[in-house]
Amino acid sequence: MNDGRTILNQWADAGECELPGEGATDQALSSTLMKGLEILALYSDQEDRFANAEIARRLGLNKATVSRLCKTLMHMGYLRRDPKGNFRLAPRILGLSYPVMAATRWRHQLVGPMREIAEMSTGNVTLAVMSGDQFVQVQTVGDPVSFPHIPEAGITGPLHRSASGRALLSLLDGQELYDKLAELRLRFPEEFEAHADLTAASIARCRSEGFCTSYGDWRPNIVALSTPLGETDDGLRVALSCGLPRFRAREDVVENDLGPRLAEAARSFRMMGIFKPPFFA
Amino acid sequence: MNDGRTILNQWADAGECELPGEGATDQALSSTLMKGLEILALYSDQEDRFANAEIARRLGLNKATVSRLCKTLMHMGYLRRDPKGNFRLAPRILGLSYPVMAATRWRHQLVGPMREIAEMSTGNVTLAVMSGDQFVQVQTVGDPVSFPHIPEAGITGPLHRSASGRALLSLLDGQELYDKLAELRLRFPEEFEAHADLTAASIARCRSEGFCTSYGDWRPNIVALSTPLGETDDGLRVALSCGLPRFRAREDVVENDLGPRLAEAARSFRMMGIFKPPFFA
DNA sequence: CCGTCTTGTTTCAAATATCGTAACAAATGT
DNA sequence: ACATTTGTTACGATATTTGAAACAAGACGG
Repeated sequence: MNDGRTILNQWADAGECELPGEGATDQALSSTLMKGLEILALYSDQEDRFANAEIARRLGLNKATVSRLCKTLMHMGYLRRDPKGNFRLAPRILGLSYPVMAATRWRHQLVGPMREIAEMSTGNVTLAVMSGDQFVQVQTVGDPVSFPHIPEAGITGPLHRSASGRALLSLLDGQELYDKLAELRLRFPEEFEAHADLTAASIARCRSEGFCTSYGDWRPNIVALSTPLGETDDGLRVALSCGLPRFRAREDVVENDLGPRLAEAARSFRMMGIFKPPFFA
Repeated sequence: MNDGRTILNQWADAGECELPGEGATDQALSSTLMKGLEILALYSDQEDRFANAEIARRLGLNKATVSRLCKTLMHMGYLRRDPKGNFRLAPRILGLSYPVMAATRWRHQLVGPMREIAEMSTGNVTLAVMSGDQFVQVQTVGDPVSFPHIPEAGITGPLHRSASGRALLSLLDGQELYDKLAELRLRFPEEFEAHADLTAASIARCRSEGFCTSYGDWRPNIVALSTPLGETDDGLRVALSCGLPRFRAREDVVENDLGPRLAEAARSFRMMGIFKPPFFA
């Protein structure tokens, strides 16, 4: 928009981020472990079972390899076979998450106020934390039925293409932000460009007005608002977000009523002593 | 107790379970993947950070190996470094759990009634599913503060040494039960023996009276009751349990009041059409 | 019912990714 | 500043992983 070079790209330029070593298989990384984890990461709420051949096709692996990896994952208890012979995630996988859930006890204090916001907005209210190049929802409040997806802790999404993600980015200061943006641009070149201006504007707005909005940037049918909360003492950056089905979201209400209310809620959440306040607040 | 051979051992004898191939590294399993997963499994609510050397020590690995594996896990987004250089779980790990959480939507219908039981008993109420040789809690209701541990979805525990586990075992019929017991005896020989009679009695009681109890078998300071609910259509076996701090649990109340009430609750839960009723009900 | 597909597991030798030593780098502590 | 501890990187030896092919087990269709 501004002479062909967005401000976000300028920021990203300022970040350090090595190029991946010529597309070659990074010899410092354990490829077998990666393949195994990629199998687990294949699953979603949409696809809860896979045949051996399907896993092999998606990951570009030999079916014999998949067979052995899945056998290992079953042995470890993270995969199970259903009656039809498909591989499914085993509930045991929740055990890996438990330490993280247990470490975020502070969210229990927030569910009450979150519930009020959910009722007020007739939407979903979530807490999201930054993890690498994604956000991860750690707490969800609201009515599960009226949404196209299933709101639960564990939902992940892109930092640069969602309200939650942008609110989280707004918490990063100076070089940290530049580095993260450089990483994102490296990982998703085309997407990053496509959303660059919106992302830059949202980050700025979070810092000035205390919230940002997104109209289907991430989930096409969801209008979302988000506000940065701050950083916990163990280094987790947290945002508070609200999502509405598009048909139920009137833009003027979102911008002039819900947004300011969410920002106000964030201010009161920050008084609880859980979060180190953001540098701009 | 009965001429030196417990009934549970007789059951376990009837189960098929190969011996592990002479302690040799099972060549059909991917050792690198196992090591990586073992690193992730090291974490708990008690220990949320590890130094490289500590991981190496616990798993008996070379520190160079640990370095490479952790680098890989960080690259995948499941591990992060804290300011002191320790390895911590990254929130991204929750993303692996999400598909399982999303698949157990039925639990939302149960939280209301569960909350009533929690209030009535002044304890914690949980839903647990069987996964391999463990149970996994998928839903928790109650007051987190009065417990020595942090009640959250994802807590795992032993099938043969807990009320929840025994209630789940009671759902297995015939050969399936024998196989599972044989597996458990193979995996935990000494523990299995130590708890064999209690486990057998609890399974029998679940089938006749609809519940079983445990006085510190798993967590020393927790008295627990559990009742089998049944099997969901995607093959998950579910139990409903209630836990109380020991000092607050009067045995006669547990046995004669709470137990029957829990069994009664289970009966009403089974009317909701979520579970295929157990073979003995 | 039998042959024909399809799909998954196992075997085995070849290939290559992993391991451990040792050197290096960094941080910690005295 | 030096000694000590701890984590990462390089590199050759080695053990693990890989993929082809054979095998086993169902599923399908005539």
